[in-house]
Amino acid sequence: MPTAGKRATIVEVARLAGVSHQTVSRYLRFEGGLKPDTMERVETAIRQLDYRPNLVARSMRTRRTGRLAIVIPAMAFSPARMLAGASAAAAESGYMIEVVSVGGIQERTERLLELADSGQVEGILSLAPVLPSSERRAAEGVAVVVSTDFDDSMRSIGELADGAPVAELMTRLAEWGHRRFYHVAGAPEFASARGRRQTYADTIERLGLDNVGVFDGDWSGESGVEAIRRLSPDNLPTAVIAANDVVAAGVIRGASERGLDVPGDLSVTGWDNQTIGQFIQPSLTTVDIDLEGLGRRGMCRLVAAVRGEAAPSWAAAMTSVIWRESTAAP
Amino acid sequence: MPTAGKRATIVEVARLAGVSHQTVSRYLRFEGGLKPDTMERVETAIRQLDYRPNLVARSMRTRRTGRLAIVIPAMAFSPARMLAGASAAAAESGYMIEVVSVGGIQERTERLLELADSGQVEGILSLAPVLPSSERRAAEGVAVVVSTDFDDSMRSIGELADGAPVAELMTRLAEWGHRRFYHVAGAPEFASARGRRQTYADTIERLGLDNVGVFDGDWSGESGVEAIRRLSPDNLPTAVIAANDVVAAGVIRGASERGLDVPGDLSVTGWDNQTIGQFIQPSLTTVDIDLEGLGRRGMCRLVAAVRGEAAPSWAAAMTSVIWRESTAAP
DNA sequence: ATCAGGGTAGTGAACGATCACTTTCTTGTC
DNA sequence: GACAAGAAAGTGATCGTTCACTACCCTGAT
Repeated sequence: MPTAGKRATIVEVARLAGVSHQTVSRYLRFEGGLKPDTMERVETAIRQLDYRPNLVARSMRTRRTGRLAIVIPAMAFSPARMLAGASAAAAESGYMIEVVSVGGIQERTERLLELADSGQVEGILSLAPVLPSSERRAAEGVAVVVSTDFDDSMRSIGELADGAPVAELMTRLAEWGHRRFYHVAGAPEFASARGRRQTYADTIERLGLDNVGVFDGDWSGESGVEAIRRLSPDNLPTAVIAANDVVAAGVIRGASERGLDVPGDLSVTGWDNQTIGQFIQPSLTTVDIDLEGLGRRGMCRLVAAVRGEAAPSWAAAMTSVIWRESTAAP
Repeated sequence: MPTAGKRATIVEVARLAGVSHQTVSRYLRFEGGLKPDTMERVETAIRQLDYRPNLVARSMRTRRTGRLAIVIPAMAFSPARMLAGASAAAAESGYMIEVVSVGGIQERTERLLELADSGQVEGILSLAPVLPSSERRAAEGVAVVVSTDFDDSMRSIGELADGAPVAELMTRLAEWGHRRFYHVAGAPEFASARGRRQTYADTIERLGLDNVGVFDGDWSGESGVEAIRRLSPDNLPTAVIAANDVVAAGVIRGASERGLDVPGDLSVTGWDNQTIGQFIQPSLTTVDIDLEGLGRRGMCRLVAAVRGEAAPSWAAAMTSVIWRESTAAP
């Protein structure tokens, strides 16, 4: 039985099977062209010694590590689910994942470059914005895919930056009779926040609605409360598009501070479809994002890049609006 | 200047510096005992060639990979923040982190064993429960630390399993005059859920309170709603200890379905201090957990285990109760 | 001048796999 | 039976480090 202390090597397997180490290597890499008889002998030897290839040695020779890295932002909540998707996709493609979580964009970019240089990974998927300078390195053999945002040179557009659901929300609300809109934006360094803000402005224009204003928020609940406090009483909106669910909750709280009923006086929409939003009162109209799917997409893009294949394309939408109690006709 | 195509090796550095490769190796490993003159020559050569040690080759020889793995549950929300803490701690100790995210406990355990066997990592930190059978492998050279839960043989007690704040919540509520308590528990495979439940029962006993019942929930908001629906009208509690914030939100919704006011008729407490809980109405009394700190602790335990040092111990509490609007005197 | 002994540096062999060749075995055809 | 050609298996080098020795160099005491 397997000696617990030390792993068997390919040579020992070969000796036991009465073949050369190269034959075992061939067997391991499914090269085919082995006689059934030999194959079986190797197989038994492997099982008998509980042999597993030493991946370090293998990757030393092949110069491929079979490992990718994911860079996630330190605080946002989305990454957990995106990570899950990305991680699963990587595993399916036979890669291991390394996760690096870093706070500031500056630090993050540095860490990313360091990682790219280390030769430890074949590709890097960043779920958080990085400085455009990092692209320089992409040529040097390590693929880099930045997923959540588009980098400032507009090379690739991240799916999260898609503000389209804002238009969907506003269109429906306008159909219900809403005319006076207000937007509480997220932190502007996020392309997703910029995208939503842009779509908001475009939709106001396109549908000929009244823009009560855009509040420069920072994704926080406080910014939602504050946004409502700031409103002058003679210029109140009937609908608020909040940057995310937490902000929306802040908006609702701010509204009740001022004696405004949601959705009676004010319709409020969030973004992210946080679990809890379904249970609070009023339950939150929100935009559901397929975060696992996004993570998976990003990872598939990366794997394709690493393997030099064409980037896959998807048709399916990754977002859908969920209508709940926080929105109604004005 | 560095040829972008290929990394320089230690031998090339040695040639350029006019020394042997071994001398360069010594320099790299801070062995000391080099003449200042030699040292400088090596240094310049390294800089000139933009040399970096090939970590794969190194770990092949040393048989140490400098890498740890973290296993996280597929869905829970806590891991993101715990991961951040753990990841930072690992980086500080000079380790890289591999993340594996798996759903079921069965699959997770399998994946963990596979990982332990692969020789790719020196240690594994699991932030999710695994089957006790995985312990078998710990002896084989790969350290395994399970953090969120304690394993069923009670070897190590995870910090999240600490139900003490339940006692704190109940004691205060009792001081305010609450007598009739109700508990909506989390999924029983989590030691944290079992811990809270146990502490609930103990505290009922200790303070001589009325236990209206314990509802077998599953961490979901629905289970909170359902828990309240199930209550018979002539046996209503005045305080509900919910397993987490989402459950608490469900409980509040269920209460309002039955015309019960929170906190007027019913005090409700959550757990996790989700950001949004501060803004919903009523804002949620909850237990704040230092998840980053927990992740960090787990990782430090793992690093200590890998290095064969004694496990570090901490004194500081990792949880604190935050009192908000959802609780009041009955 | 010799020798001991510490401080420096060099040499060649691992580590465990794959790669590029070479060799041996089969098979089919004339 | 001889031969060619393809299939199957073997041989030795190689990837870039570190490890375990060995060799050299200097200094100071005998």
